[in-house]
Amino acid sequence: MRASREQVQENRRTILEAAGRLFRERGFEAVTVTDVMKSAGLTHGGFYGYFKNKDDLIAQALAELLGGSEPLSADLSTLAERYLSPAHRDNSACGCPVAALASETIRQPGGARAAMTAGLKRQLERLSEVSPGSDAEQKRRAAIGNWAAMVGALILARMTAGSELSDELLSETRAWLAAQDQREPKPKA
Amino acid sequence: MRASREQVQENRRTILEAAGRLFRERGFEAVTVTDVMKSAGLTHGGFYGYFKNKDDLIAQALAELLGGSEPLSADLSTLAERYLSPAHRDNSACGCPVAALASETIRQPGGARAAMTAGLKRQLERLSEVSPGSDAEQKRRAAIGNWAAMVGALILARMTAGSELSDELLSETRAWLAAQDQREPKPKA
DNA sequence: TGTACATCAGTGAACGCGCGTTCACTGATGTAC
DNA sequence: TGTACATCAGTGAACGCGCGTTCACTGATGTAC
Repeated sequence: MRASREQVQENRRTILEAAGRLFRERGFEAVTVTDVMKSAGLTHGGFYGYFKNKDDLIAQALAELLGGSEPLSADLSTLAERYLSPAHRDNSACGCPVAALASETIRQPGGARAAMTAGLKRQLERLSEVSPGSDAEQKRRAAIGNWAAMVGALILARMTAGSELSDELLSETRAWLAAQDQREPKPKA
Repeated sequence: MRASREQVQENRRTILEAAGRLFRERGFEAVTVTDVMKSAGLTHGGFYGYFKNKDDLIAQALAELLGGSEPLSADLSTLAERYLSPAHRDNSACGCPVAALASETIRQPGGARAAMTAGLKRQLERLSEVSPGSDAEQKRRAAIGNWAAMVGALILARMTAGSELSDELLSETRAWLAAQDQREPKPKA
């Protein structure tokens, strides 16, 4: 049954990817260690050769999901358009880990929270670069405001999925953000 | 052991209040039926005389928390000031049920989601009345945008509680919303 | 109004279940000659 | 390069635990006379 060293490396990545997908889809608590291992094509017993325990898996899966550090590839309104789309609302498994898991992470031990906090910091730095404003402070403020609205609207839209309100939340938040950010550059009076 | 009819009514309210507090503080899954009953001064066995099961309790506790229908008693910036305060961030047990439980409700059965959706609808209607805008459509859009940003910022601030970022998220979102809503009345160009 | 009985709110032991975690074992991989 | 042995990744049964839920029982409340 012993696997080769390359197989071990690959299995580790497969497990983390499966965990990232399942956690975003169902939340940390509803996903069992057995679910993750089965989804990775393994049995549950081998889990503890890869991770200290389930909390460790959660922390590492979050770090993996939030680890990318490429700059954003589009302007703010395009990002908001994609983020606040019905497709993103209906596919949390492949969507934003912050919207899917931030609330659950609040009640999670330190490792998971640290990974999320670090990811959030990076995201705000990247967003600041594409946000409107005449100086760095205004850009960062716009990044924070836009990001809070995007995350909040996506969560509320998922909660109301199936009702008319859900689509309205997405489209009105998009429209509101677009209107705000066009006017943003003006001084505060 | 039999309790009087008034006692039963009072116990029911006490159980729902305890559940509302505990759920907001720890989330649905981390609170047990025994926790709720103990917090209400009863034992777990009596629970099923009041509720069909735990899901039923969740749905009824949410309905209770979101049931108020008094109009909002302050203007938008005062509401945002209170909502996005460190005190509210640090006391979810007595705070906004939407911010505390919306994410978890997504994965909950229909009763809980229906209660949340109804509560959210009412909240948006009330918020529309104190939101800026020259017509009803603009007011509703501002209500949705402001509410999404408030809920999102509070969740993110709770997730990062303990780091500097947390206070920044609260204060910058407050500042951003204040700036947006002062400019809001202007036409869209 | 007082008494005898029926009702039923509340109790706490017990249940089944699924979870995270452990562990003796297996057999392919890696290593030493 | 081939052979003999050691290693250890993966398996699956088993564990303890806490949960939601059930149920026989208790005794104060409510009811009928």
